[in-house]
Amino acid sequence: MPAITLPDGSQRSFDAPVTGTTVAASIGPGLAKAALAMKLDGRLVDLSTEIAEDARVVFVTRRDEDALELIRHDTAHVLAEAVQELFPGTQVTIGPSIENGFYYDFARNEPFTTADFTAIEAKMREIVARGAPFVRSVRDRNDAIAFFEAKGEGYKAELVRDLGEDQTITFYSQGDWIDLCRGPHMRSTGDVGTAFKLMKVAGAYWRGDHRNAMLQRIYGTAWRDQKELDAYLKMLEEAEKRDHRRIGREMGLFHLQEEAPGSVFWHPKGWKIYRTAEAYMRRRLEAGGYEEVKTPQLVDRALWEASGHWEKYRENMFQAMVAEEDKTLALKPMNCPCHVLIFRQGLRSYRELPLRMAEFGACHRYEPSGALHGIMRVRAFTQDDAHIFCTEAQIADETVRFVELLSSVYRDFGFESFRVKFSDRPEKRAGSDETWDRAEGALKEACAIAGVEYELNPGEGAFYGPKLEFVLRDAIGRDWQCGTLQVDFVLPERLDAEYVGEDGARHRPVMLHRAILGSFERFLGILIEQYAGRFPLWLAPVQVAVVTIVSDADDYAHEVSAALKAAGLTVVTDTANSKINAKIREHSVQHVPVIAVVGRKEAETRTVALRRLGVEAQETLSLDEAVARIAAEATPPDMTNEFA
RNA sequence: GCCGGAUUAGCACAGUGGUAGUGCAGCGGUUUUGUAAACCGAAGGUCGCGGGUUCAAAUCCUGCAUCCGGCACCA
Repeated sequence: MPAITLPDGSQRSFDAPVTGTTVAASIGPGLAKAALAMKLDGRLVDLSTEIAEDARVVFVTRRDEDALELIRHDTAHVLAEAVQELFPGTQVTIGPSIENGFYYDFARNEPFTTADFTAIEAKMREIVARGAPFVRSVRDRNDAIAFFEAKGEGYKAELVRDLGEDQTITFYSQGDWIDLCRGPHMRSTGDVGTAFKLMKVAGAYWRGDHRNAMLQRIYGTAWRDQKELDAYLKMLEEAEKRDHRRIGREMGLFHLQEEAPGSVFWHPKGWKIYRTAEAYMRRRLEAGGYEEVKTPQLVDRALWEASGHWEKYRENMFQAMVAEEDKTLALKPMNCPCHVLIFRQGLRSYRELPLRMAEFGACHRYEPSGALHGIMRVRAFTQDDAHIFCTEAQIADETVRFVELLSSVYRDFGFESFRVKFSDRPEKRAGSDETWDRAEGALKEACAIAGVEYELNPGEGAFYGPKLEFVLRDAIGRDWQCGTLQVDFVLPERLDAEYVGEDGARHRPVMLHRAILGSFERFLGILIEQYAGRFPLWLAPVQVAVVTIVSDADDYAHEVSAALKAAGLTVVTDTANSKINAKIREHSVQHVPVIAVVGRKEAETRTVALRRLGVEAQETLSLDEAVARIAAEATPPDMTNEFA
């Protein structure tokens, strides 16, 4: 008979199989009231689950993080019931819990709008107030299908049909409403509480396949209590203020417009940040043993046919016809084929490997209109691209070197941590299975040596090889691939790259495609959100604002600005006819990291009063000292030792 | 690309069939000011673009474009 081990190590024995509810009650009335579900040998299950064997049991209460998933999943059910009560004829499909909330996909001819939310939320609260218990039941497969078909729930019937023969088909009811569901659930809809909110409606393809019907997805957020919900909503509000599109406009960094969808118009300040980042990367690459090249934008179709892009990637390529010459050129979507062409000039020796060829390569890709997003996903962008031509034996070493360089670069830009995904062979691919086996094996081995921990991303590799993706997160919580490392045995073959080995024979090099920032556009977008526009001094587009208090100080202010500029700093001089308060505010709003205030006093004593962004305190220094100090602080992180 | 929403002055927004408005910014003037918004004034619009309905359209219908949120896509 079951002996139940509790988290504190104590054991309780029962004469017969018991439910979690009974066990909780045997421990105490407080727990009986608080327990929402339990973890049975580590698996989250209903409280009503019968325990027949010895087991470890951990009760989940509202105080546990685990409760969030239960609450979110249950709220999705409550949403579905509410929608079906309010909008008869709507079919239900699936409704999982997700990060920060849940969604439910419905099939209905008329669109839902956010205007419906008030009524739906009110109905949801009503259902929660009813507190109907969640009751689990098991059904026979054919019964379940017949049940859903009779109700006109075709999607649910399809879900049941696709369940494996060996799977138990479980239903959960809440009052009169019943749904196919794996569970687990809490005790009743009353456990959902009131800390939820519907957030948005969106289209979503049935089973995530664009060939299927489009359903209507309602997203919501749900938390353990109102305080958590409020904090989450507040966080979203704050995140909105960091949005790179908003900051880009407010700080005058760049703009986008209809005439060039998906292409960035960089303004002077934005371009300054770009150039600072580019100069930094150029130094890092040079120090890392890379050689920089520049290759053409417009390249003949013949090259893309040879590389495989024409077959696998044409729909994403911009083509340019030349009528007179009867030729088709295409704007390069990637730099790799051009780099192979440079590699192929002359006979290469094994002594040149690994050969690291870098380019700030401007690429054009026709991205689907719905994919465009600010400067994070564009049609014209510049990669900090490089291709490493090496031997198979050098892959591991080069991967380790690359990961070290990437980590160091990310750290310098303020990213202490990042996620790594390993994407293996996609369906649409070039190269034999044996080639892929070797490429994936080599990359995995290199990861092990470099100590890179990754999550598997099956089927998401490039058509020519597996890849590592280095992922950064934006302010709103969206993930973006920035860095990448891709192993490629295919392209050197297709474009016939070779080198002369130690043995005097010709060999095929391996190509590693790699980028650290990914594209300047995307990376700078993330950087803007990371710093919310308040860049560290070395990256700030305007580093110092010299502002006057009275016009008598104008001459001296120009002198101060000249001294700062001579030290390599980017400076604005504000001698406008407005009050010091207004000037401080204006430059603070523009996130200028240092404001140098000069009035009569400073002009007379040849000093400046420095005020740091967001700090009220000021510090008065002699002009020389102020210039030296700010210049030192503005030194890029990779150059600090030279001046130490 | 798909579903839904949006598009009015440089920016943020109001305006549901009858003379296009507010705030901020910009411009002109007054004020010479000590650390996050001084005061006054005059300007500023093809209401995204095209077609339609109507005596009359920012407003209703329709096509297109772009943007926003998801989905799909992201070599």
